[in-house]
Amino acid sequence: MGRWEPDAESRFRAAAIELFGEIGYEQTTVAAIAERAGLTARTFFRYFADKREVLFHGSERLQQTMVDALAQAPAEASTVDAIAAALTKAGDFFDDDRRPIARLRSSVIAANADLRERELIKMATLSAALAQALRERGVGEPDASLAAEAAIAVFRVAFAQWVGESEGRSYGRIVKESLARLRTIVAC
Amino acid sequence: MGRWEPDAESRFRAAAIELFGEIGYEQTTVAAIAERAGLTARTFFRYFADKREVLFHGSERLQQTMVDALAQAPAEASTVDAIAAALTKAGDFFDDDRRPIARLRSSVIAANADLRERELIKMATLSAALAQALRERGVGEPDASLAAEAAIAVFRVAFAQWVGESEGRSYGRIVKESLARLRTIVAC
DNA sequence: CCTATGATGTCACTCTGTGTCAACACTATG
DNA sequence: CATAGTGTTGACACAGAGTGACATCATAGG
Repeated sequence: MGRWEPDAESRFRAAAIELFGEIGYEQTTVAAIAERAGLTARTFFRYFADKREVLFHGSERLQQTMVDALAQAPAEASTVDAIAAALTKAGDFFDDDRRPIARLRSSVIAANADLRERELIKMATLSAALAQALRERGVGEPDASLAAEAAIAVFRVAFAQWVGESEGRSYGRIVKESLARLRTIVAC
Repeated sequence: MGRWEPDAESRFRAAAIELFGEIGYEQTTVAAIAERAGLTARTFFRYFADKREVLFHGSERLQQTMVDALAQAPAEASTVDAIAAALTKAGDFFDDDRRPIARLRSSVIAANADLRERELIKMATLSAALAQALRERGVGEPDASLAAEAAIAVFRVAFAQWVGESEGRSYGRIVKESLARLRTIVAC
């Protein structure tokens, strides 16, 4: 069903990340993003609820992917193993060739308070979804919420390291190592 | 140094919480808040960085109070005891006669995504400050960050319960009980 | 009484975000 | 090939958030 120039949404995203990198998030107007994308500001707001959201495109899909991986883990798998499956599956979103864009995106978010707020609520939403998925596996409270929070903590740490390392370990490897560290820390 | 009608800031806060309760956060304009406070919208933005901030007045003082309590805990006190001191000291902000206003404020925040975002970043900032205070007590990483996150978790749970109970336990009592629960959960 | 100072008001302005309707491209159907 | 239908986009008007610049006013202190 593609009409006109296709991929309006991805053109918006590309134009936005370019401009944010060039002149900063606050200095970039939605009109400027739209102009670079060959569209209008009104159309921008048909694709994104607000200006911040253009930087958080994959979050719903990432969440759904991790929830699915958690649900499809073997019934006899422990809570930690199910969490590990979800964290590993998230690696589908973090190919090594996307690392430069991820790094740029991270630096833009780090530089702006509004964007940090938005990222926090995305993480909180993801945590709540994972906790719900754990409860549906029969994990009780507060274990489910605690495990979900721990999963988010590992995710943040691993993602930050993956973004920070220029040509280092893959996301999958970092997640494995971070999980192992958490296990030794938590082990009584 | 009081001139004009005093307490402009607290009048803004009172007018805002009233209007938010009456017609909702989004339907309330800054101009309406200012009118009820007997001032102008321009002056509102001299007291508050943005419209959301009017609901988060005490956060810096709360944070400073908790950090101070943490720093002043006996040097021989354990990490958990220092955290407990900070959480207990926070009770100075939660007198039982402020409970109705706290409840109204909480319901306003819960009903609006932008306000939930702002609350999340306030909690994250508080967590970072507590972790820093713990490191200054000689607690290493990742213990300091983990303990700070646990403290925030207890704070949120305790505050939510205190707000929810009409004429129930005091904040101090709830914090004590929540901490005891966390201890039994974490105990190996 | 007079003046320095700080708090407030006024005005003009940019930008975000929304509602509404017209114009348009494409698809399907006859 | 014509035409109706569907969904996308543009154009316009608009309300509200937030800011900068400057005027105005109340008061403290001499």
